[in-house]
Amino acid sequence: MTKILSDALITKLTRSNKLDADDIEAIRRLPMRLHELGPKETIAADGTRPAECCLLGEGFAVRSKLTSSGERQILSLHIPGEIPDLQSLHLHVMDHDLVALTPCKLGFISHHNIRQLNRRQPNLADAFWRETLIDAAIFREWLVNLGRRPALPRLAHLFVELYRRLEAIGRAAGGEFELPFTQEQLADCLGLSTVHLNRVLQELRRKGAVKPSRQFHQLVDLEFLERLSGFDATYLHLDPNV
Amino acid sequence: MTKILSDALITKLTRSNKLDADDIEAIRRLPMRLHELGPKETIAADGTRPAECCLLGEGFAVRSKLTSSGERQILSLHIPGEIPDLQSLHLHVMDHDLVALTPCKLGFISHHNIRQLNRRQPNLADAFWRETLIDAAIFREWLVNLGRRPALPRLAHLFVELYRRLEAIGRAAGGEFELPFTQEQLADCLGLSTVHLNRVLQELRRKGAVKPSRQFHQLVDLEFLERLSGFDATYLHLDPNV
DNA sequence: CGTGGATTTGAGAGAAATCAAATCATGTGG
DNA sequence: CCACATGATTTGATTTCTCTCAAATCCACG
Repeated sequence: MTKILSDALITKLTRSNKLDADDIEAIRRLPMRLHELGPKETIAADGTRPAECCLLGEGFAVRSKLTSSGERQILSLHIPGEIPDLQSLHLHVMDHDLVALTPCKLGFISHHNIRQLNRRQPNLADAFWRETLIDAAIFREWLVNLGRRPALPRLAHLFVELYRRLEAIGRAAGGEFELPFTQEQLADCLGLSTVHLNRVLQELRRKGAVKPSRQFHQLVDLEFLERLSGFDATYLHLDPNV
Repeated sequence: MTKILSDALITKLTRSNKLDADDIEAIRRLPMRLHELGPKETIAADGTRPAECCLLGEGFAVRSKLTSSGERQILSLHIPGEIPDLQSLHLHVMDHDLVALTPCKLGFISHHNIRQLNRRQPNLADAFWRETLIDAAIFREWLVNLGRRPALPRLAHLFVELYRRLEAIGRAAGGEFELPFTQEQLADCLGLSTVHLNRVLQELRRKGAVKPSRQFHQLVDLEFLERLSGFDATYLHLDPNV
């Protein structure tokens, strides 16, 4: 039942970490509480103290934060195989929201069990640690994106990042990938208004960098977008040696 | 000789982690190569593969990244007791620069020794992991700052954050703290132009939120700045229980 | 003193936000 | 199968914020 979950995790972890058979076996034995959530449902709320982490097996999730004036900033996008609130293992109070974007299959794993696993298999603990560090590396690149790139390359950069990450877990190829976001959500990722995001998106379409395709799928001219945004994939640390 | 370094680390770690006597003793015994660097000198360069981490014992450092068009975004500010490149333990290639901002006393600690320490004292490993997670929590708040706050509250937020962090290690009190940044560097933290930063800073002064004081020291009206920026300190996770 | 970096000022251009309305989908119930 | 409601996208007009460029001033330091 939870095979779909552990498989997603293993796919993700083995892509950017060196794991041995023991580690993988230990993951398979990790107890998980399977749970399904629909779009906009909150997985873990700002200010709460979760006792579990949440493995995303299927679907998309986002982490976001509200300003005191009620505006939303999306902090990160999460794809299958990730544990978006792994930080709650050591940061006990949530400092942001974790929300399902699409219908999600989730596996809740108790902090206790993860801690135990980490003590028994330090190699796996290092892999989890590394995952949280890659998470942070992506935050850094997003800081550059928000701070120093104009709207057009900013959006281009986001598209390329998402493509490369999905590609790494075998969910994107040939410049095509799933993009189940409304324009409002994209705007919230990029610190832009919806109206402006819409115009920028149109400009990418006009330039042929983004082609119309079936709903919530994006077909993009990767090379063009990479050039436009100055994309350098180092920060994704997809290679265990990087 | 390296006492100043380990002391700084212990002050910082014990502020937001629960360490026992063993852990502290182990830190004191950690071999460090003492090194001093001047302003603008690079500690660890983008694209390189460091074999050591760098403990900041005295001074200020920043992490930053250049866009393809040559603009700089500062990603984080670092104060004594922090290990700004701790991520290099598991992310082998630097995806940004680490640079001294003021004259710095640094302690270089080999990855090998840290790994060994982590295996022997899992409690300490967790503390280090937690430090990198707090680092990431600050990135998240900066994303909100860059994406959703106008220039005035954005600068206000930065001032409050820096104050609160310095206060936590006993280096700020009474609304006064060390601020050894040029306006250009502040602008690079906030994704603003120098000219605009200057005008915004003047506005804070006009409002009485920032008072003129001796060079590179800032005297601020904390309550005013917190209200202006909607500051909520949760994300700093200064309390080990948070 | 003079020099170079940092800060400040002014003027003008450009990017993005806001406001308001129209259009387009999509899904529902009659 | 159509009328309608709802949410998403698009368009237009205008305002606001921030950047750029260029020059002036300030200041620390040799």
